[in-house]
Amino acid sequence: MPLLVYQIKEGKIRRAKIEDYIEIVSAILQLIPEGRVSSYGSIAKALNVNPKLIGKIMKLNKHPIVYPCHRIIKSDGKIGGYSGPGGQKFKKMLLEFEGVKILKNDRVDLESFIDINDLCR
DNA sequence: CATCGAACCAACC
DNA sequence: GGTTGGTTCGATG
Repeated sequence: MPLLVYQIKEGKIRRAKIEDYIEIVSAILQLIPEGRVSSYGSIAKALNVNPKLIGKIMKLNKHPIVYPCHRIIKSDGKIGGYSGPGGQKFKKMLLEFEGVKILKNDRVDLESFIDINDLCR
């Protein structure tokens, strides 16, 4: 079942919109330190939504730089996409710069993964 | 290992 | 109402 986030605005209750998800996801991103990464699926599981939705949220995000969406990669360790300037290449550079080790097969070491559910105590 | 297809849900057209 | 994601997972070669 989907996450039922409702927001009260102007005296009415409405279903969560993409902006609400963006707000939640960006809050989650704050919890991932430099040099660590997490995955779309991990966030999706924590929010109980489809992972593709997380990808969409990332893309819709308007501040790709200040919003550390580059720390989110695929669950198999591959870099994943990046809609900001520079694309995947730039994302990879950012990660390496932050100290994430990327193996020869272009995958991130699973050791640097953080499970979002582990952050919820 | 690489590739395939179905899953899911809000946006967008 | 149908298509589309910065994906995933299991099945299959």
